[in-house]
Amino acid sequence: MELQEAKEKFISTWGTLGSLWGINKAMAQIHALLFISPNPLSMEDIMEALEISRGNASMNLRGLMDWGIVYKVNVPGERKEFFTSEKDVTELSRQIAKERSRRELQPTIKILKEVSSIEDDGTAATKEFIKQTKAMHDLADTADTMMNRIVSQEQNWITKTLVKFLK
Amino acid sequence: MELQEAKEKFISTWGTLGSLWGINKAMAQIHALLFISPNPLSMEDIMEALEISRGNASMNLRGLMDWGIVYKVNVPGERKEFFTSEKDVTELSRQIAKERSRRELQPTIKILKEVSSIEDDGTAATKEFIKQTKAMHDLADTADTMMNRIVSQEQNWITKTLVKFLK
DNA sequence: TTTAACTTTCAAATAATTTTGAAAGTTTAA
DNA sequence: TTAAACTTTCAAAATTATTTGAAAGTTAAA
Repeated sequence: MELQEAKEKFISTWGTLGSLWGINKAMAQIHALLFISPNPLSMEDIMEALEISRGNASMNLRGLMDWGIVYKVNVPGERKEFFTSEKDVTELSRQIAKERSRRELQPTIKILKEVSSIEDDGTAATKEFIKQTKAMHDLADTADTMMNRIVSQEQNWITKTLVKFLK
Repeated sequence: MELQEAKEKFISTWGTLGSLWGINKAMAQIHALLFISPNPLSMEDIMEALEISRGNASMNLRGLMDWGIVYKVNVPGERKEFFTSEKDVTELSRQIAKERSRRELQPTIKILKEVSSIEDDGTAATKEFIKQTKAMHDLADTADTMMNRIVSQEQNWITKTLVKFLK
């Protein structure tokens, strides 16, 4: 396999995989392209490489910047904007974990807490509902805590220790 | 808030959240319904509660059984089939982690290994590609190992220890 | 300023996914 | 057996998500 083929395979795999972390195909592919590119790319470059429209490129680049994993860079002497991605996989996963917690886990935890707090009227249906939603709340809360700690900057030492321990 | 409202809120939240672990709305809602129901439900019950068609119920119940988190149960004296979900959240997350690893992580790791093994021709583009896809491979591999260990039955003690440690 | 280069927005078009419902298939009671 | 009760399948319909492209908006060189 040579570079071009490998590149295409990587980008397309990353694209279909986007759903694993909740983003669409074009967005994941733009990220993949930037991730393996040795230098920043312009919107033009991205449109051409992925055969997508200008609007698509623009919107998804903004989405990636909102996720905090793609940045604008200024290339001296160039009028247009260039983009580059977070290249450090540790920082990348930290950022993704942080955003997923904020966007998905935390709102869910809030609702679980809410619904599990209904008054117990003594019926089987209510008892089961409270028991199960409480259990789910505790699970989500623990998962959120672990996720945030494991990927947090300050506690990075623990991650390394853990990884070694678990390997 | 009373039971009916709380139930609806839980089921609908779980539905939109399905994407977090890669399943569709109806599937997630069926799971939510079974998860809080004190007794097994028939396909009829599910269709009625969620206002979905027979075909939809049938296909998604099968999907949930494929994930290993919903089971058929036999209710004595009843002709039709009844369904119940995994009620233990620990077992539930273990099962989901196991399936996601098998369905998504492992195939990805395989491709990352493949594409990162292209021959280094010395160009900047190739060097960057190999470096970045290798880093991604290592990350995915570590994540897979951790995930599997953390949720594995045999090593359950470590989970508890860890959770305490990190809290 | 003016204007050309560039970026964003968003309604409409396209594509992908999900849902329906009825026919085909299966099971079990009589 | 037969037939009623029940489940599955799958093509077509409905819904949802994504993408396009051109007009509007912005920026900066001249």
